[in-house]
Amino acid sequence: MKIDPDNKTDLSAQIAAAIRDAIISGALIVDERLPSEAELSEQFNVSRPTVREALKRLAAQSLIRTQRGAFGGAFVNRLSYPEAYGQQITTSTLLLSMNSVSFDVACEARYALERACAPLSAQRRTPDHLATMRAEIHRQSQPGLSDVAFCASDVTFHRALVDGADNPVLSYQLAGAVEAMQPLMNMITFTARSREKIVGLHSRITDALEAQDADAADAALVDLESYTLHLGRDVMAARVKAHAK
Amino acid sequence: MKIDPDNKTDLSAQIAAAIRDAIISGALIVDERLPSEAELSEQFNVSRPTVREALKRLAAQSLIRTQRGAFGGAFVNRLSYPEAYGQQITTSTLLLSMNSVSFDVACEARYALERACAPLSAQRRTPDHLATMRAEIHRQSQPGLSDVAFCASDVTFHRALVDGADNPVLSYQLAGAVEAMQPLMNMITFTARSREKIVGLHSRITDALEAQDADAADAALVDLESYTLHLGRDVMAARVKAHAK
DNA sequence: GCTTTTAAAATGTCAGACATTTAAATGTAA
DNA sequence: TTACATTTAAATGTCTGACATTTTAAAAGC
Repeated sequence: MKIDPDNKTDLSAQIAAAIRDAIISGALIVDERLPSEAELSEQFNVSRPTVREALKRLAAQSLIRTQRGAFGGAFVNRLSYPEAYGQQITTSTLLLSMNSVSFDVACEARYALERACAPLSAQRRTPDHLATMRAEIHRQSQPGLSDVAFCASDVTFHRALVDGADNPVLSYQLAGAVEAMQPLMNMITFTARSREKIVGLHSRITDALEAQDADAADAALVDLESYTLHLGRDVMAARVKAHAK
Repeated sequence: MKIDPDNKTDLSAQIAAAIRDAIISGALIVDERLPSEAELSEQFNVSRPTVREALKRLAAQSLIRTQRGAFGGAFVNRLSYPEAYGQQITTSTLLLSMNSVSFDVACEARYALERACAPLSAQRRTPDHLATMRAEIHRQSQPGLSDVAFCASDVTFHRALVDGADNPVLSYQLAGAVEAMQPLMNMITFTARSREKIVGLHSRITDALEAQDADAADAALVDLESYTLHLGRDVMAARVKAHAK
């Protein structure tokens, strides 16, 4: 692990990159302890604060964890699914909110990915998944529910659908797509009528999965996509109109 | 923006979380300048090194960028697609390599997602996408190609397929799925026969996209998935056998 | 009016110190 | 001998203060 002496970028960034590469390449393995901050600062010929900044960068990506005390230090972290989900969601949410991604594009991506899970979910969903979906459908039918709570329940419903595919890699990939849509969905005001329609489509999806009917699930998702798109476009149109005033 | 005084976790982590929340919630908008390190250390009542560690954490997630000099400082960064791709790939690669994800599971996820792109790609692929795919097919037919180069070309081919869907959110999501598989694919030794078969399937896919035939593209992807799975299983079986010796 | 110089503000880096946490090693008593 | 309390050492966490470097805006000079 070496750094380029005549590089103009931050030393802490270079050091972080060197250690990151070592981890990715497998030179440092999971749970292996890195040298102490003092040792690293000697190795790289920089001060301890600089080393610390590098380590914090890696910690922010969940590549390492640190432990205080004797025999503590920085350890290569086994990236867990929940940590990976979290990063995926943060990145996706920011990407969407900062790049003026249109509702249509986000919606298309989300449902394309969800439809990819549907056939697997139809095969493998457990009673647990179905129960979660039914429970969320019930919650979504409650009259007093706020729009934000309705959207949160929607996310839970769709995550159960995705998790039903019983493929953790898929669940991880989809976490971003589903959660990142929530801020966009939150902009929609759900009328009693639109909620009723969505709940109906959710029921169709759940019924299809219960019957292990992949085609029916796909068809229901297509309908849900086109209805969601319709709702989103109404909101956008109203917004443009309000802006034109 | 406040931090909990009687929280036992790192101050720098708390501060980073507070600023991150402000960015995600929209309280800090893109290109807005954060207070200087000195001002932040006053605000949070901590020292400058602690603030710096927090800022480095955010920089590692591409949430901020820093500029030196007068009127420099830390600015909220617009997360670009390439930056998001990069993080997605790093996270996905580590997730797969550190969690002993089986070849089967990774393969299933990857092809499920790719098949989700295929219908859109069949509609929208440009001559450019098709040209890229043909070029990679040609490269894959060269006899002297190393296994690693073959895999790299494979990744380029599949990225062109995904990009053909003309949905940047999908491309971003798929980047991780496709690239993260490469280390697993690199373990496979591609015989002349298997390369020939893969090239044939790639041609079928490209032909289908050119003809805008979504069903044919899907069918070819299904075949490619099952063949890839077959190759992967052979490798795993050989490995187990070698291990048993 | 244009160019050059200067000053100021900010991040980047360093050195050294102290505080806190943690687990192993040691000592002590039942 | 075993169980428990104490000590100790090693590490991270934090602070202070200083200096280096970069960059821009304003001042000075022509």
